[in-house]
Amino acid sequence: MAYPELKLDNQICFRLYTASRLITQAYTPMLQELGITYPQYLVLMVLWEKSPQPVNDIAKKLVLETNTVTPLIQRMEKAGILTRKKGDSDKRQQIVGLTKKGIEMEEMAHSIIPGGMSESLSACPLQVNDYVRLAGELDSIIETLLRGHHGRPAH
Amino acid sequence: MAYPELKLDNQICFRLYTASRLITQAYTPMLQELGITYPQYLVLMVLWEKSPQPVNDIAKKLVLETNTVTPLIQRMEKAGILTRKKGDSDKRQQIVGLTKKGIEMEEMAHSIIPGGMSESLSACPLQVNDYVRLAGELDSIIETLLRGHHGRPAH
DNA sequence: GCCATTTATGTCGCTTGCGATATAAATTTT
DNA sequence: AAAATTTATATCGCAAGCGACATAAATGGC
Repeated sequence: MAYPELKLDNQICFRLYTASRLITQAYTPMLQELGITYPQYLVLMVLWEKSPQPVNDIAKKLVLETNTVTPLIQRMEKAGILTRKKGDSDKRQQIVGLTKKGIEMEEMAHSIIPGGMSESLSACPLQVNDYVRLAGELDSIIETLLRGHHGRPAH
Repeated sequence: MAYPELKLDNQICFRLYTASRLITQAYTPMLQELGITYPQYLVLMVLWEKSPQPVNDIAKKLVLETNTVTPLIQRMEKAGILTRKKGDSDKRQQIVGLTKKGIEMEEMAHSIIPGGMSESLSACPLQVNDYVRLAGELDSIIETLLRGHHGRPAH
């Protein structure tokens, strides 16, 4: 180990990457009952709060690029979960709205997911206050990286 | 909001997912100087600690499936960073070893990455002790999810 | 009004990540 | 030792995720 700074175990980044993947995997069997993936579930959470919404608003709330969200939404449209239509005032926009099926999935999600996730993490020694602090710290990291992001090399 | 339990902001999961992506994005310009991606960098960190190693050991250390690691390693082989050869004692194994180029990349990584990452996060209000606790909490989550994982539905 | 710029969305190509499945080699059972 | 099982690796197909780029519509400047 010439360079201990690079050691895998010392990296927050690797743990974030791994924890993120494992949590997504923990969601997967529950989401399969709904017939969706985790990123699709995120889109649904945004739309359950407000529907309809343009693609751009959804992408911003999820901190994703539209070229990620567009195909995702197209797959969900094909699955009958939501609909897309051109905006009235702004014809560039695609307005995304839940279908009856998409609306009804909220109740199913509620009956499956919170219980399932708390079961998955029940053996975890962290307490509620730990999770609260953790969420705040992750927000700090996210905000810092988003701020440092603003438009590439200033040209 | 019929079901506030599902609210996006309340979810640790979404923050992990977002923080992980943004940190990977912060690594990207530095890794591009080395001509690699973030998962490829993880493979290199494992090999810098010990080379050669079979595919399986690398996958286990990264908590990834071999069907993710195999193609990743094949791309790195094509890039001249590492080599693969059949195991002597166990002919099922593929033993992965760094090339001269792969070995030399450690020094380059050291000169670029720790400094770059600390700059990316310099505006973040978290202190060293916060990062240490954060790492431990992420480990708790990871361990919990790994334990609950052990081999699918017991059949 | 007209042109330059910005914005909203989309396509393309590439790398991950993973479930399902295949294959060969090693190990265990009987 | 022959058969059954396990293990190590790999291939395939699909969904993300994102950089690069394309297009159309809206906006701003003159």
